Amino acid sequence: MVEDAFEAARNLFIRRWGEMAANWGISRTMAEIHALLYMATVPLCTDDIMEQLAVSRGSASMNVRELVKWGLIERVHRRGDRKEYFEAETDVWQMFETIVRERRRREVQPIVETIERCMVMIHDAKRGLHGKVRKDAGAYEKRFADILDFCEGMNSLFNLVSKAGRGGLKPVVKTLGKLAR
Amino acid sequence: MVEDAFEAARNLFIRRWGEMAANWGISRTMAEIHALLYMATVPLCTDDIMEQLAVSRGSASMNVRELVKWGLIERVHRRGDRKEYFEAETDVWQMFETIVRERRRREVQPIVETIERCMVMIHDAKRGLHGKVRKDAGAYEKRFADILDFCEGMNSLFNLVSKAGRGGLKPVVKTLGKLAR
DNA sequence: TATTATCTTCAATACTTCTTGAAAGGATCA
DNA sequence: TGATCCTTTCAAGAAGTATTGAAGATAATA
Repeated sequence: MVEDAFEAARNLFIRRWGEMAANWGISRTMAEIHALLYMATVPLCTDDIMEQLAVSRGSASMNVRELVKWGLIERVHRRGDRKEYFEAETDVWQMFETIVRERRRREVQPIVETIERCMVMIHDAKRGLHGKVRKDAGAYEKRFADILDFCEGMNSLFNLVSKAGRGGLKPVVKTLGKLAR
Repeated sequence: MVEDAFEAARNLFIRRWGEMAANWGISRTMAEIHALLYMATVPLCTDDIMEQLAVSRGSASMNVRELVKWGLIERVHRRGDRKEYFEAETDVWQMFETIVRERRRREVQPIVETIERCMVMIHDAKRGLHGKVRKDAGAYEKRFADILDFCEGMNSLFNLVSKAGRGGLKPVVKTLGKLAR
C-alpha cells in the first residue's frame, strides 16, 4: 500500500528529528511531537499523538504544553468536539525565528549579563594596580570584551537576517556572497 | 586582595558558561574546563583543572580529550616538564567557526541526508496516484523540501559569514543592514 | 446537579549521562 | 632496569532527566 511509504518516510523523519534535538538539549519526545505535527496535514489530538508515538497521556500533555509555550504549535478547537487539537507552524523560516528568539532570551541573555557584570568587577578592581597584575587585568578584560563583542555581532546579524530573510535566505546569501569576494 | 576580584569574576563566568552549555547538550564540566582555559593567561595542567574546578582526574582527562577532539583546546608541552599543559583558542571568531562546523557535521548532516532519503521515498510512492492521496503526497514533499531549503540556505549563510566575518562581524552586519532597509 | 469526556499534575520509577577512583599503560630518568 | 611521574581507561555508583499512570481538576452536556 502506498500510504505505507508515506508513513515510513514520515516516521524516519520523526525519529531523526528527535535524535537531532536530543543533541541540542531538547527532549526527544518533545521534538518528535513537533515533527509529527509539522508533517501532519490536519490537526491532531492527544490520542493521535499517544498512538503514533507510543507515549503516555501525561508525557503528551506536558510536551505539548511546552511546545505551545515555545510558540511552535497552537491549540485548535473544533466545534462540537470537546477534544483539543494541535497544529504546528509550518513556515520553516518563522519556526527558526521563534526558536532562536526564545533560546536567545532564555540562554544567551544570562551569559551576556554575567559577562557585563564580570567586566565591571574587573574594572573596579583594576584601579591603582600596576605591573604584572595590571597586565593580567587587561588580559581578563580583553577575553570578556571579545565574547561580548561576538554576542552583539551575532545578535545584530540575527535581527537583520531575520528581517531581510523573511522571503527566504537567498537574497541574503547573494548579498553576502558579493561581500566575501 | 585584588586577585580575589579577578578570581570571583572568572569563577562567575565559568559557572554561567557551564550552565549555558548544559542547555545546549554539552556537558557542564567540559564547558567549565573550556571556560577556565579560555580565561587563563598561561597554559594549565590536569592538576590545575582538578583543583580549580573540583573534579576528578578521570573526568578532567576525558573532558580535555573531548575538547581537543573538537579543536577548542590544544596540548602544550614544556621543556623539562613531563606534565601536559592545555591552552584554549582565544580567538572567539575561530571558536565559533570550529563549533558550528563540528556541530553541522555531526548533527545537521544526518538529518539532511534523512530528509533527502524521505523525499526519494515519497517521490517513488507518488507514481500513479491521484486525487486526495496524491495531494497528500504533495503536502509531504513540500514539508520536506522546505526544511531542506532552509538547511541549504543556512549552510551558505554560515560559509559566507565565516569567510566575510574573519575580521569581525561588523562589516557583515553593515552590509545586511543596507539590504534590510 | 450528576454524568461524562478530557486535560493536568505529580510521586514513583525507568532510563540516561556523568563522575569517580583505582588499576593499568606509557614515558622519562637515574 | 627499576623507580617515578603522569595519563588513560573503565566498571561501579551518583546524579540528573524523562516517562508513566492514576488521581484530581476542569469543563461541557443532559
